[in-house]
Amino acid sequence: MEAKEILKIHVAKLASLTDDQFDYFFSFFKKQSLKKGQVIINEGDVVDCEYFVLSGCLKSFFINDDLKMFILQFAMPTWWASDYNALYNHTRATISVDCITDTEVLCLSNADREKLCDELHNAEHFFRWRTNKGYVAANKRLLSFMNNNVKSRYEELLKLYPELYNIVPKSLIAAYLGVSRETLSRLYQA
Amino acid sequence: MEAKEILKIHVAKLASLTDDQFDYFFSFFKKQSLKKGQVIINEGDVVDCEYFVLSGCLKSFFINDDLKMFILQFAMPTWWASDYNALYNHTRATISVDCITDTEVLCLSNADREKLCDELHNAEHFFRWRTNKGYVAANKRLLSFMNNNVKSRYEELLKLYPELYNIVPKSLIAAYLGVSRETLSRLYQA
DNA sequence: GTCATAATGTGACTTAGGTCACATAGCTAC
DNA sequence: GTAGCTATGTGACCTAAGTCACATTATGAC
Repeated sequence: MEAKEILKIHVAKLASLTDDQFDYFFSFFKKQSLKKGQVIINEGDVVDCEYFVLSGCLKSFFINDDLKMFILQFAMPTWWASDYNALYNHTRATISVDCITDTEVLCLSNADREKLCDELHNAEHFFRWRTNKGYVAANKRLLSFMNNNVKSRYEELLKLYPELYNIVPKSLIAAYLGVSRETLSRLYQA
Repeated sequence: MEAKEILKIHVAKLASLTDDQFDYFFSFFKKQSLKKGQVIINEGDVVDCEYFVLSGCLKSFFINDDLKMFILQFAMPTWWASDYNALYNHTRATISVDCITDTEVLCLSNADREKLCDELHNAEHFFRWRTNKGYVAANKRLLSFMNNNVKSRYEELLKLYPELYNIVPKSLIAAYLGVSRETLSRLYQA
């Protein structure tokens, strides 16, 4: 499927734009093809854009003082990724984003998103609901962290995104679950 | 300060409404005075409203199968609270909300919020940015869960909301941090 | 005030998960 | 093919936090 079509279907789930409105909406996005391992946002960068995934898979992650990596999000097709704290507050990135596989994205700048939201009430509606859903998902994950042990968090993740199992090395899944790769590896030990 | 003034100042931080627009905006809110311990949303309820805190303090929480409580959020003045999953998706509440102290809130129904967002582009802008900020905060808390131990999470919380220390029993703070009250109590043991 | 209840502290023991070390297995490049 | 990565598994041991039990201290209600 074409990039435009993928985004159109995605947007239509949350907001109803006319074809003309969507053409305008789409005109602000820039397509980028990225290679496995390529870094999109690096800690310390000025963050200008957010990224809509067309194909492939991104991860957004944080590396602490002990060089331990924690994954905030895997971004599969039709997901968005960025360092939203840096993007919204015009601060330097503390979160990095890179490509787990070869990935195609549509890139939207902060300024263009605000312009779109300003000019198209529908676009603002779309972005409000996109974030509403992200907010609910983040809170669910928080609860899951507090309430569930590693094993159920792992099973929950695989149920939600079965495709991850094949694409993503276990060490990254461990970094998403917030445990060591050894612990994850031992989950299904006899 | 009057309810209307409190909300007006809060809204003005994220969106610029004319006085007339804000009068209209405000007309959708209903003031409620609640007693300490009073339950606003109970697990299993149909969730109709979100609540803007004028004074006092709410908590939103989840109780698991072992009857263990986890606190998603303390809502202090100018904070919003609800079971947003239930509110947005029209499902029954899995999160409860009640009053830690006597509390005054402004109540806004889901339908009225959508009506407002529809009729007033500015209102939609406000709610988009409110959730954007909530989304960023939720992700920060997630990272803190993964990266930090109980002691630093506790200190982080007290630095962010020093007033909590006096208002809220330690057992609730433990439930927010996702640890047992015993562990929290032992943090500053000799 | 006094009785009851809620909140907090603390000891003893258990347990999930972390850490370090090393082994094994797959890929990838040449 | 083989040398060198990267991913994964697993044993041994350590540690943070949980659990249970009981003591102590506040806080209200009457």
